[in-house]
Amino acid sequence: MSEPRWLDEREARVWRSYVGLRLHLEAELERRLVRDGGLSNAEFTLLVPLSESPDGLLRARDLGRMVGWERSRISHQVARMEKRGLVAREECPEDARGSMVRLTESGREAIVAAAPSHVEAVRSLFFDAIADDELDVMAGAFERVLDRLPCDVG
Amino acid sequence: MSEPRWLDEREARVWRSYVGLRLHLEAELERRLVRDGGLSNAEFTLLVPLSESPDGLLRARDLGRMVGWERSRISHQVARMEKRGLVAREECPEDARGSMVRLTESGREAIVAAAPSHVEAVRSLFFDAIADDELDVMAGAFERVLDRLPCDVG
DNA sequence: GGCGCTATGATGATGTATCAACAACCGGGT
DNA sequence: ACCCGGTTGTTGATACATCATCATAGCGCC
Repeated sequence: MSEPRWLDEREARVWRSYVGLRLHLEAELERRLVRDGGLSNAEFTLLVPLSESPDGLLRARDLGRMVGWERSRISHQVARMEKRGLVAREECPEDARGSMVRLTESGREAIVAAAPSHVEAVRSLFFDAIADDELDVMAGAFERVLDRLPCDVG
Repeated sequence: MSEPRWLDEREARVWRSYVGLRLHLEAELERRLVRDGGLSNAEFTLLVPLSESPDGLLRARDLGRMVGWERSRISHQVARMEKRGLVAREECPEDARGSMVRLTESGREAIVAAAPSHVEAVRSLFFDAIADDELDVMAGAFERVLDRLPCDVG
């Protein structure tokens, strides 16, 4: 491997702040989610598409695609959430390999209770610090990075 | 809790792309780090300040502050890395509570081998997709978010 | 010295993420 | 009917992150 193209000062500044953001913003959002709604970030992530689905019912495969997770991750997380009573697993009628995930009443209550304060946290921690004309710059840049990723899902 | 200030369409676009970035970019960077250098992201994070320190020696407390980690996280991670032979723990001469972390020869070889391809990955996956005039916008925005975080470390 | 208070690390429990291996099933071709 | 490659989901191993708890050590104060 020959000498890499090192980061210059401006790039290093962006990278440092991005890494810090990833570290501290996510940690703080997760803390508030747990504190205000009793849900972890992973639980919240799965409950959102389930709650927006008819009958709160989704096939595990589709749920995985919606949130961009692999099979194993879905399986483990659903197992934990089933133990907590947030979702229930059922057999899939059309495909015997499949597995359906159903939102329980308890799960629906949890997401309804947690969503508002989570949105409020995202707004107050992130968007309240971002100027209007920076929004489109960031969205464009992020999307361009995502599009160039190898095993991209979108 | 009253109705929150929901995200409008532009904000939702930013948030979606940011979450996707965090998910996929970090995963891909980690995969390459493991593949090209045999180091995890957590290991790399600790090895960088150690390798830049005189004698590759740092007190656990200071190492934690440099990377923005809590005591427990440092302790667990150093324990794993000690088992792998990347670092060694020693007693702290000035403060009997303390614990010193020393980079081993094997650890130094690992970081020297891994750093160039990691920088190259960060550049090709992230910075090559970012325009020059977007750098300062992003750094400014990220730093503003970080400064407003409650339990901020910088 | 003795007493609190904080700082520092270690540890175990739990939750989360990834990987490899596995089992069961679908579809198509023969 | 049969095999075969690909899909789907589960499971166990390992690594990582956070929390609560604990033990010890410094530090100031009486």
